[in-house]
Amino acid sequence: MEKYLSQLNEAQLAPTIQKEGPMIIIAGAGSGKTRVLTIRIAYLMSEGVDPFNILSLTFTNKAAREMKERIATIVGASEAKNLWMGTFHSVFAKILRIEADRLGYPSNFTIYDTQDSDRLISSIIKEMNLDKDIYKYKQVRSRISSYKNSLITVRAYFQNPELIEADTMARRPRLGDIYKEYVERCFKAGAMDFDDLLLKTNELLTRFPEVLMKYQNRFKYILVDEYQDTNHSQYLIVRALADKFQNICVVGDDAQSIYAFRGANISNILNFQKDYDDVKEFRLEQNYRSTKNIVNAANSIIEKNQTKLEKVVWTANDEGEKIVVNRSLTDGDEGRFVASTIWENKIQHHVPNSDFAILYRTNAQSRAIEDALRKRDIPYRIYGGLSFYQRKEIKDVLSYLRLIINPADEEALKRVINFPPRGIGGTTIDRLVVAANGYKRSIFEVMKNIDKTDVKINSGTKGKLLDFVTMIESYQVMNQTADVFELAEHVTRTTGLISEFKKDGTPEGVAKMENIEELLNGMKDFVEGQKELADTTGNLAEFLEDVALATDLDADKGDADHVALMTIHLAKGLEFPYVFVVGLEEDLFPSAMSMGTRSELEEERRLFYVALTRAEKQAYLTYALSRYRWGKLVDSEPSRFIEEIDEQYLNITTPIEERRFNPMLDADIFGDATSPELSRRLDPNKIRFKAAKQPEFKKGNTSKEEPIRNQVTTPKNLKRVVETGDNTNLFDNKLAVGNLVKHIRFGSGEVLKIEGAGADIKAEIKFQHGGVKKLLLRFAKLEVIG
DNA sequence: GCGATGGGCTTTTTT
DNA sequence: AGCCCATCGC
Repeated sequence: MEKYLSQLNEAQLAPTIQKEGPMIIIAGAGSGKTRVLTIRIAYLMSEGVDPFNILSLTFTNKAAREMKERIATIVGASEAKNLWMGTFHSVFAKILRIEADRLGYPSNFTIYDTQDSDRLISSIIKEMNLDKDIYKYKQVRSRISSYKNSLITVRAYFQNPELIEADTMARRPRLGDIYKEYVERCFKAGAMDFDDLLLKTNELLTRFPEVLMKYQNRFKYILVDEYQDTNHSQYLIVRALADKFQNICVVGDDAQSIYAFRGANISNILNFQKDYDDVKEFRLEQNYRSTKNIVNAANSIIEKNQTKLEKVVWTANDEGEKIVVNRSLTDGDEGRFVASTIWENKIQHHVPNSDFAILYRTNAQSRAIEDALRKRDIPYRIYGGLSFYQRKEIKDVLSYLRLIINPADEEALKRVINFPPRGIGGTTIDRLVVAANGYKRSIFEVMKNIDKTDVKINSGTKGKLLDFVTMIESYQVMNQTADVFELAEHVTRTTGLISEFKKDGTPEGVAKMENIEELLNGMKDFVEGQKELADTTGNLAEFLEDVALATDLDADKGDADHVALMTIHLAKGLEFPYVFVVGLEEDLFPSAMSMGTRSELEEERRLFYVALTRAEKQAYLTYALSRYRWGKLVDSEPSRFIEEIDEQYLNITTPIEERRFNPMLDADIFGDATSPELSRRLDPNKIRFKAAKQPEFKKGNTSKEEPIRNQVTTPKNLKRVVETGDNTNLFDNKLAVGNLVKHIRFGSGEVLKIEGAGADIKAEIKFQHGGVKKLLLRFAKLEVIG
């Protein structure tokens, strides 16, 4: 143990050996927080703390696994195995399975992913005969999700006139009814969605004091990583569990809070000191990851945020290279710049592909980059996006398996009852759904007892339904003895899934076959792995849970040498010697959807901070003057974030493509070069001609290069006025007593009082017509008018 | 009940 | 430009 403690610097050592009491570690990017957490846990164990009494919550399962492995090397694998470590979702899913019957759930409940939720919500909207253009399933889902994350149950919803009013005013008066139906259907299907895993845990701990006590006593030491990204629901779970012993250690960096969109509440970390008595605060401010240029540049960005904890991140590392800022004409050029820069770096510095990461704001941006990498034969891997387990063919297989474990699973059933086609059509399914709702039974039960029901279905179809039931039941029998791999192999064959994909000989069909094979291989690994580790039962239920809560990062199979492509969100916590942040354009990054309020813009800025601080040696920031979006070429201007960086850390280059660009050749020799189809296939040289047709490059250019470069706006000579302070009329966090506001329905009024904190901030407003009202600002759409 | 075709929507990020 | 879904003809 001594050996490991001696590796730490002073600032790291202090929190590591702080055994008891509430504590917060504010850890700047790259300051070695994972190391502190890891060694701290090992230290606790070496001091005699039973690993069964330690709960460590991480942001991804991969992080948990890696931490566990590192702890195992310090204290030994058999001890490390007993640690409770994982994401909130996976740890509490396990606890919920143990305690499920208290909540009326089966212990083998299904976990619905977002796709399942969406499908269920869509069908509810349809069943209720609501206009799907007003009730968009995605909006409904995110509404329901935010209710759940704020612990607003259906009952609480209907007891709260403000919420009903907010939805009514948003022209969705039936939202509560949809919410109610959704919850009931999930319950009937024995299914929990992601938010339920947290919501139901809260319910469990609140309604059953003996359960709370049990887990309080079990988790004497609690550690929470990435605390800045916890939502209200998670916050309450932690508080409840830590209440007895108060040995709670949270680690985080407010500057890296980037999940507000899914309910993360930055005030959890900002207010931690207020939640417990005698909180010990530690700060890790020395960055070991990046060069001075990168650290300082990142600091100069985050400075622009108002909502933050003050801290000074510094590094003793070398100055390093300046951050390269590169402009391209199109997204295609941007991709080629990235590819050729990687290529040059590889040759010059003899570094592997895995030293490079390309980070973007949206998944859709990967395509242009991919094209360029492929042309240069640079191996790459895309992380995230449509994850493996979300692909149609994979979900089909998994749906059959889900039905084996939990035949009540409505979404799984609807997915595969007629795939491969077996003559059970939409009308039949609709009738089954209606009947199931009427009998308050699952669809599967109705099917099984179809002869005893009054459902109007002809006898031929009834036979088909019963055949399906029998088939699933035969799998259930097999599941008693066979392992996951054997079972899935049997299922894919006997359901006809394999032959279905085989008979479609298209490349897509072949790819699907390969994916199913990959899934089966994964199952084989899972089965083998269980035999070795033996810390789990290795049964089908467990496999399905792993899959439901897996991140794409988790499935990092093989260590093939490739460039990594991913969204910035996914890159949090990772580091790479060379990092490209691409698509730094207004409306893309910051995203057009996130500029309405100060807090949204600040989150985008934190996202940029996260992106930049992934880089160890060299960062590249790129943007294009035009880009294909929604299938059309649109002009874009450089992101405000580029000009927010202190210029001394930047090396603003002119791309090679442009220097070779020659306006004299701006003739119509490529008459249809503007067609997207053709321009994609054109080689880089020709694309430049196409770009030359854009008017701003044409005006009076006679010389070969200089004028062009001068006319193109670089971030530094383009000083747009960015009024981050007052350009918001949507309510953000700036409302004060005395403000005059306008409410969509109540008209204008004056703010009398503001109370509450975080998501629960309310304002008391005296309206000119309608008297005094208390409104939850989260829901009230207020415009500040004075 | 099945398959083909066209229309509409998408691109903010994910456990 | 691509994907999903709804509608239509069989």
